[in-house]
Amino acid sequence: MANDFAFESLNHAQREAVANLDGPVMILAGAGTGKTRTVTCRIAHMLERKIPPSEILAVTFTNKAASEMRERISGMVSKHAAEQMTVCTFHSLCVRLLRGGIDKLGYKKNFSITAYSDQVGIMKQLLVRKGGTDEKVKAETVLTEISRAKNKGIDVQDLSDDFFAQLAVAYQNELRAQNAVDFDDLLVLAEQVLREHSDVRDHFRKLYTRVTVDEFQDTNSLQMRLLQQLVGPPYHVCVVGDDDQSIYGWRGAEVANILEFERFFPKPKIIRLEENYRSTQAVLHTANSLIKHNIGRREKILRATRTGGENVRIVAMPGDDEEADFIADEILGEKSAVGREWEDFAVLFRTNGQSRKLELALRDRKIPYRMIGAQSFYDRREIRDVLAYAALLVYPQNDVPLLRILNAPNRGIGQATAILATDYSREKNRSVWDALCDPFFTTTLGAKSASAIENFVALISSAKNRIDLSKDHPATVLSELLTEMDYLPWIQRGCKSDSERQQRGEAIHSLEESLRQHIDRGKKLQSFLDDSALASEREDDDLEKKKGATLITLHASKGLEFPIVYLVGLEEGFLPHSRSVTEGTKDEERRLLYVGITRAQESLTLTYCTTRVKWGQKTGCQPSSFICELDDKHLTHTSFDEIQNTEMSDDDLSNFFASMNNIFAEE
DNA sequence: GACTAACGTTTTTTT
DNA sequence: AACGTTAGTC
Repeated sequence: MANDFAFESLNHAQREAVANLDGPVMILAGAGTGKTRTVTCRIAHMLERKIPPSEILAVTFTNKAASEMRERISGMVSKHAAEQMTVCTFHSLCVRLLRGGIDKLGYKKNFSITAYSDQVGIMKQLLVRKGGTDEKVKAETVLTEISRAKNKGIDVQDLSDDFFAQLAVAYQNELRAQNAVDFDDLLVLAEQVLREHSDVRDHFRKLYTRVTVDEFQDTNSLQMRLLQQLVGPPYHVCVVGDDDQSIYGWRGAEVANILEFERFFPKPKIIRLEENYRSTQAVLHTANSLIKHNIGRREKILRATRTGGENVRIVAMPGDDEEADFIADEILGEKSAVGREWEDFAVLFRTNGQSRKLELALRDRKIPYRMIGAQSFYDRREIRDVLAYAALLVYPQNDVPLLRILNAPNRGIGQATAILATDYSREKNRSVWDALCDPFFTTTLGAKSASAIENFVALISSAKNRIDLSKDHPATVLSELLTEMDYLPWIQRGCKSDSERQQRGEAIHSLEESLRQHIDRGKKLQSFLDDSALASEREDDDLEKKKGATLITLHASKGLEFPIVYLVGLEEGFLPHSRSVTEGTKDEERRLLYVGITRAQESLTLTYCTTRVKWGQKTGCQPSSFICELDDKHLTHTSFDEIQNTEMSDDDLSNFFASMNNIFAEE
């Protein structure tokens, strides 16, 4: 059997993880220790032990991780079994749960999920209304505070800042009035339903008897409480993670969930995966020597299965221009000398701002590259707009999407009119859409605005009717609606380049296509909106397909690996970031560097600059204090000048041979 | 209601 | 330096 074969190929610790199916289990999986393989084998083993696949739940943090795990499992078990398992994110699990039971909390079951940009929209409105005077508060800041509170289990009305608490309450009321929930509410409400309603809780505990949580170091305390509700005695729960790779503390992740796991589930079996299959001895030794400096961790020593390897280089650079040029030149040289693919190279940096010079240097040399982690597909303006139209076709009474596209494209319903409509709707306790349909409201407006509104209402109504009554395909209706109002030319008018224009067109088209597929698979328009709100997939996974060297932030690099890694900007103030020093989270910065180092399979180069152009100003830099923490055993310290000189003498040498050859040829 | 000019800001990012 | 936001003007 295929599973047996897989079991044979596992090491001792991995086998132990796979064999122990009962009771709480914590797998501490160091970087590159075959975590995913172990977890998928463990789940396959559950099937061998005749556990019904429908009772198996695996929870991940991102959609990408979920689909990857689903794929890996599918490769090991029968198609039928794979389909019956639940592999999803915390948030989509909660959506499922709430679509069934949110009515117990007084919401309607057709609640909608508020996307981030819409959260910002709501908060901005509230700031205008509540702010009164010129409070210099950003909507994003308030939302971050609200989110932090929810994830810590604090009631938002108890926020320490009075003004924030007031805004938070108004924000929740606004969502409630729209029968909408935000991302955090999904977890808050799901946990609440499970906690307060034992029938629901028992139902889910019987439904999922085996729960696995991936990337456990990224879970926050709300997710922990949700997990505790979800898993009852005898606690067949398995969490997998690595506290040394916990780099999302600023987003609420609680390393304590790993460090104090025993507090949450009784007598867990703790298994350490420390055999690393990814990196050379040199890389691992360097990584181990760094992470040793953190206190309060589940100690792990990564052991190399690949011995030797070239030393890790630390290169001092005069400035960030040289840094970028040096790396680009090396990539170019290595590619032809050793016969590498562009995909073998990755350049890692702390902040997105550091990528620009690197991009330019690569572009200069015609080196193809892919930037990972830039703008999210679903946060693009045109995508949010089109999704707003889709949302209106389901339920025009939803104010958030309505206000979003009321004048996009421009149709003569400006801000002034929008405010009048909002005020009127609030007064009458109806939706903005109802106000627009109300002749008592429209007659108070000028003739021009009134007719603009009339046209708009007719446009949306007729499109909605085509779907509801004529049963036309929603994707077709949406597409024709956009064409009818010249949306594409409008959104393209502000584009600076042809490629941008093209991108926007393609983005809309690809959204229409995925809607079409979704409907053709027999699913509803509403569930498409759910998925879209919960998705953040970059450019539809064509990043995977894109070829070239990888430019990526340290955060986004977690979980990836590359043969040759350059880690730039190891300077005090950048790594550790200056803000982390003031906030006292230097440990997390150390973990961030640790994550970066352990991405390298064969070759690792760390660079720092003596000067750097920061905000258009040339500033001096100190090498990162982390550099002194690295053990010297497998390190080579060098500098830009030194390398340039060595290359020079290499050139001289080849010139010498060339002239010798000429002499011989002449003879 | 659209366009332009001054202004302020600039860690990491998922759902 | 470069970007988005906002205030002010037509």
